Amino acid sequence: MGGIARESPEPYYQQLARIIEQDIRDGKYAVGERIPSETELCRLYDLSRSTVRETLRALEQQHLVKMVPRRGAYVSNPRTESWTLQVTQGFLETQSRSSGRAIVTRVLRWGVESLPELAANALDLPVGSSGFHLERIRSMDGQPALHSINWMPEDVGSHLIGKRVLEGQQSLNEALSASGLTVHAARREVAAVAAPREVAHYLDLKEGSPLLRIDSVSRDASGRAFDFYRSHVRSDIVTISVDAEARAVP
Amino acid sequence: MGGIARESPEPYYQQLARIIEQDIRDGKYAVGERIPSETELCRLYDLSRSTVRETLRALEQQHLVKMVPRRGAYVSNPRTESWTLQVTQGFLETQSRSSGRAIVTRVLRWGVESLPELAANALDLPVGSSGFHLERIRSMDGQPALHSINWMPEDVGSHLIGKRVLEGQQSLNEALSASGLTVHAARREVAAVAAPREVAHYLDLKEGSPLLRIDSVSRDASGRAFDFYRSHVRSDIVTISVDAEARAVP
DNA sequence: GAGTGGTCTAGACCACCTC
DNA sequence: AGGTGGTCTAGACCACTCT
Repeated sequence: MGGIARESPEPYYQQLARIIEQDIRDGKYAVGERIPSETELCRLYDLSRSTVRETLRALEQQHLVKMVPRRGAYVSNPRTESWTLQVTQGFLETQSRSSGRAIVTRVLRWGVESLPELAANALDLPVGSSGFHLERIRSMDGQPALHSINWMPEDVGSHLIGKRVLEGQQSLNEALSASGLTVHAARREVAAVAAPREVAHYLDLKEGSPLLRIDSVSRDASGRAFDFYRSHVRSDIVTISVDAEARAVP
Repeated sequence: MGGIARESPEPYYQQLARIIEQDIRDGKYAVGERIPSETELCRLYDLSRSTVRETLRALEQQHLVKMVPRRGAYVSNPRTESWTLQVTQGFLETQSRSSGRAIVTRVLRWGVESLPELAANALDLPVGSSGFHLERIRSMDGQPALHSINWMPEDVGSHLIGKRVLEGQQSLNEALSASGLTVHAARREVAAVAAPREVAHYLDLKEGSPLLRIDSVSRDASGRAFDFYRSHVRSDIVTISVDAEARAVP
């Protein structure tokens, strides 16, 4: 049984979260079953209760377990592993840190070329304008889960050249934020479609399989559309969720 | 200066959260300004650091402050940090007013019966509990576009009896609001699925056609889940969009 | 009554940031 | 160098749940 690596730089509570996450995936704890109590985990891994609670907080935030007051922490449905549609962030930014699954981004193509009509319209540019495109595939645990093409006005795209995002090592959102472009408003449309041939090929699917298609336009504070993408997602691999919350107004 | 009421049953960390929240509202700390450090708050209110951190966690979860590693907690800027998701109003209810299209709701079934496991789990009720269900089809311009089943705790459903919603003449959201139940938080999961037979039948589709499946849990201010639904949508007929906007708050 | 999580204390060491 | 939050320990008391 893997214990806590005391000499590792990784915080204990994260190590424990990984361990429990793996146990859940391995079916050591069934869905709906209670995982060991906080005190039990303290004993098992020789950790203090604060640390264990930090772990449980993290697991709950990932929707992997659900804490029930005075009864324990229960395993949620593991398929509910989700990429949250973070509204303030990009739609599909990697949640690689929180979920223990390996997420790999592969860049297929990027560069400047004439924008397809769909993209030009979304970006409020004249049809026929040229722009920057970035085509990527994201895989989870080696399975291709998502294909996307972003289109940007040429000047926006030029900020990306030389950045790690073009090697799949950085999120587009991070790269654009570094250039001062933050999302102020966004509109996303979601549809279920039969997989188009080329996308089916990339996602390792039969043509015609159901896919989630997400079209997104992001605007900055001045209202300028600076990023449009069309993304096809295998929702059998990735759960797409939208969390909404009313908030207290200061 | 209001301190911590030691004899109050209200947890200290909540009391402190209220105090800081009030200070922010009163403008004691400006937007973007740093609030006192954790150790400073410990001194000011004579609390231990764990308690103060619990407070800050709560405030961050309400998006009132933003914690920056090793720099402090900053009052959130409502312009950039707070977003209104139109999804709070119900994914599927806004369309009627905006588009001039004729929307007809047909109620197939409603009543009290044992909840399916999926619904019981979503509503945080024991498996096997009974609950209220409401199955509906919505058509646009005569074309069936959406099939949904809502499940609610029995006491919530009982508020609906005699209401026009059960004749398809009122939105569920309206009916529940009238009973004082408003959506405070919601989580929705979106997937593309092949149409199940029964749904395909209702939506006038071939079995296996791509459909959008939306699962939704709504919670009130106390965090209680009061409505769960699973909905299948013909996204070729209905556009499903998520709009996010920075709130313009002076 | 035993077990659980909720809350709380009073310390500690560290990496990192700002000065 | 001093301050900050990140992490961690080793306890404690309580209200509630389960049996």
